[in-house]
Amino acid sequence: MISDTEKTQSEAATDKIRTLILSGTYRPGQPLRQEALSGHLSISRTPLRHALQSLAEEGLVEAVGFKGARVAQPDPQMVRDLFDMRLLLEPLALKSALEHHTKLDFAKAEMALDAADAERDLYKLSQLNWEFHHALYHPSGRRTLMRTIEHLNRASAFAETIAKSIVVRSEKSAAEHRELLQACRNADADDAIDRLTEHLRLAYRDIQNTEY
Amino acid sequence: MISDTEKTQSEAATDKIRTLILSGTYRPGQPLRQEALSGHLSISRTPLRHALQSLAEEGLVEAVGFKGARVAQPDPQMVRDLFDMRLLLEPLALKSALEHHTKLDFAKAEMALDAADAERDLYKLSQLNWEFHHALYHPSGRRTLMRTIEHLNRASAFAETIAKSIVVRSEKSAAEHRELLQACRNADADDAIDRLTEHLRLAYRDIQNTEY
DNA sequence: ATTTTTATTATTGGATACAATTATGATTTC
DNA sequence: GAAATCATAATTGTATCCAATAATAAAAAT
Repeated sequence: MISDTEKTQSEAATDKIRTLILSGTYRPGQPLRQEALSGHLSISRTPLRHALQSLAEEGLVEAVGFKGARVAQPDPQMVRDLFDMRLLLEPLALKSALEHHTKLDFAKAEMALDAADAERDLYKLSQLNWEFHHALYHPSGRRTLMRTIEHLNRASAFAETIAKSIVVRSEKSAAEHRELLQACRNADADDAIDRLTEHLRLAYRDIQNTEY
Repeated sequence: MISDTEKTQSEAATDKIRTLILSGTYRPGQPLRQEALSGHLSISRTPLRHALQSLAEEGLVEAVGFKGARVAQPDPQMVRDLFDMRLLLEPLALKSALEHHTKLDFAKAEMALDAADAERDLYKLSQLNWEFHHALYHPSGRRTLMRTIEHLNRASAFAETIAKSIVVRSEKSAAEHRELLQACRNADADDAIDRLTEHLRLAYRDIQNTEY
């Protein structure tokens, strides 16, 4: 559960529902009835609908006309697109960030890795995974690029959680992350980008194999 | 004005407001008061808020907490990010589409170009511009990729409209488009991708020079 | 006179009630 | 008995009203 320090109830609901989806409580394809959900979250339908719209934009929910909303179903084509895009965009972000990295950034990244080593919950693991990547990309200062990358990461985290490929990858991923972080600390741009690319390629391969 | 065949009023309002922004009626930075706008569109605030949220996700509107929404202000950094991403993603879409192109796709693309030659309205011009690119990318069948590319094109169309670089580019752009289309018809992948890349580079250069 | 505090107003977010749409099941028709 | 039609119920979208927040103006204190 996330802190109650949320601003609006729409945002709070967005976070809660996202957690419910990413944690697997709401399975892909499951209908999300407005009245039931709003009652479950103890809010009215108005902020709930805002939350559903936000999640639809994120790609976690599919909403159609007057028909209602359902939990999205990641398919192989979508996963392929997500990783192809990540493979193109994330190296750019990393490259742009490399010359602006501070010790604090590396420390944040390392904290996420340490926390991930001790974490067993799938959803929290995917969150820490993004925290790590975010720490390495964010110093680029390229907000629009970062926003797109964050969207892609959320969506692929969703697919990975559903496919449970995170479990399979956890140790391998940890090692790849550490090597990537070391390359960044060495300010070795070529090496860092190579390791990032390889990391994404391997993640893609594993999700392909675990997908049903 | 767009047809009244819209499904929900939220969607209709989204399209109308988008047009008002892209046509320059609502200038960047301008506050978008809910009551005033809803009155102007003869709808209640409820669907209006949905429309504003959609436009915020698109990047045309910036909405903050309880403070309200404003027309977004495209800055040079954002434009740079947009074109950097387009330069990476659109060649991929084109490459994936090349082997699936039909005569109908080429016809659609050509129709957009012909219409653009006779069009003088900035907003409609940017729409036709996207129609052309869409016709060439869509046969890839890669929906998730297309969705991201569409977002990026909307946002950069916004920036181009604001900067009025479309006017400067119209003839040059038309020529580049025709050459790109011809390369696709020839099924010359390398040539097509080269021309697309060059087209995007030139568009980026021109918007940089016209930006205030 | 300037700053701080308080009260008032304007604006946004949320809850409830109503209308429009779609899904479901009964009824009719062939 | 199957298909089509109609009525009913379930569900979503919209309007209106109320509450919470932020902006503004007035008053008080130093």
